[in-house]
Amino acid sequence: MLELNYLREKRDEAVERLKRRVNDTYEALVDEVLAVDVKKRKIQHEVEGLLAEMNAHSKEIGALMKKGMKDAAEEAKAKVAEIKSRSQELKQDLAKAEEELKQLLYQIPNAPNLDVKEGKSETDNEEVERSGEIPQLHDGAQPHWDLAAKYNLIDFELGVKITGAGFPLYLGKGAQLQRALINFFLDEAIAAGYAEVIPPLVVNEASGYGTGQLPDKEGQMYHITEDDLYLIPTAEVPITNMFRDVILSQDQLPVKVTGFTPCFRREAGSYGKDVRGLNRLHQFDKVEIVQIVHPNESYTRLGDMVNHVKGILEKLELPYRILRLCGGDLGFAAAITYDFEVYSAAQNKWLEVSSVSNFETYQSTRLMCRYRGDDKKTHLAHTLNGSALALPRIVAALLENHQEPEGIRIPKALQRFTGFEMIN
RNA sequence: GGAGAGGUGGCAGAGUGGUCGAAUGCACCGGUCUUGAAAACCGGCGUACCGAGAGGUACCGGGGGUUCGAAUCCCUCCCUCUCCGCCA
Repeated sequence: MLELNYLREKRDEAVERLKRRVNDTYEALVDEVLAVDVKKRKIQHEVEGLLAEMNAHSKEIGALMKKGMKDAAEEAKAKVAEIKSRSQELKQDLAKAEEELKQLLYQIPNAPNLDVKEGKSETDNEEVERSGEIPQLHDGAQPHWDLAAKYNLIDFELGVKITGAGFPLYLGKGAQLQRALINFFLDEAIAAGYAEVIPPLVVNEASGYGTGQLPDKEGQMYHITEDDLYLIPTAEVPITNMFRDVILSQDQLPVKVTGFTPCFRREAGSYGKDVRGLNRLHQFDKVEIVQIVHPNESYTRLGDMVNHVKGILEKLELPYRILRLCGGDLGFAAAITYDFEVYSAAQNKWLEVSSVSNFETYQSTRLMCRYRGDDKKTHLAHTLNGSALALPRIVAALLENHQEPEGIRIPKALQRFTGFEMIN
């Protein structure tokens, strides 16, 4: 949610920023919010005046009763009864206005950072950086799904038998490669100052709301209806919810947490596009990095996170590019997002492997994640997160880009984690 | 799955209809003392919203009810803990 105060104080700036998303309903929504807010405050003022009156009378009644002044007490009671019926009506109006306000705020996405380009879809994303050589593959080079079969690394059909499509089974060196990547990514994160956690893979409804998967993206999560719990679509959910309803002290910031978890996504409605091999799965492994930071430094920290991901991709010797998403392609909760894509040499396309975002206060308003500033007051913290990294497409790119006629070469940095230098 | 206990401020823990936004202790912040620290003593110390301010309102797990008045009584839902059973 956007902060109401921000809209009140900087309405024009908010509208200007929202324009990046190329959707003209937002300006009207902002103004509607402001109008309802005025109405709400007016009602609130009135209600609280009446309640104050009632409270005063009630106290008076207590005193009168004690003194035995029954008649005077009865008189006061009658007065209260009258005020009460009026206040109850107003209370309902107030509740209605509050609900209306909330519903309106839920419909407004985060206001993009002004660096974000106006644009409708992914074709408007800006490439801000590109690094690494796109390898020239030998004749007979294959896409990863063929390589996975050739070297017996992944069995997609067996996964179908056990569970269903999108739940691959990793075998032998394929499984070891997964384990190696997870450890490599975690060690990199720890070296960068992140504290490792192993969170639950199943979360309750409140956590789903906290990070914004609920109520909108309900269909993307697996729902255990019997216990009303959800399988996590990303470690962002349990990790960020560690800080739900928490007031941190300023010197605890920045909080940096990393965690490895499997991720479960129903991928409802996304059939037919890029579904071959490892490109899109219902279950996949990912190491996530999360930061809770002081608002003044969230963009510096975002830069650190981008550099962190770059470092990993370079160590894996994969060619990558960084895209700054345009307004229209930006997620609902993000103020800015950098997508990392690695080049998949045999499929001849870029595959998204990481997404690093600053949510500013959009998540923390819902989470109520705050810190106590120098002024002793509470302020909303900024939250950021990024994948560092998601495994399947990295594996796809590693297999494809590092394939040689005699086998698949493991990048040097990864060898101490795999324990082998070649898959052959 | 069965039985029981309980949810109060950062934590612990009182409070069973008005004097309770809530005792007390710990923690924390400021001060006195001290070369410095500790101890001791004094003072402060929940969150949110409304208001220029004075101040007001709400919140004792959530929701509803009784009452002039509810942390306290009633209903309902949720959660946690303990014991037994089962299991890694």
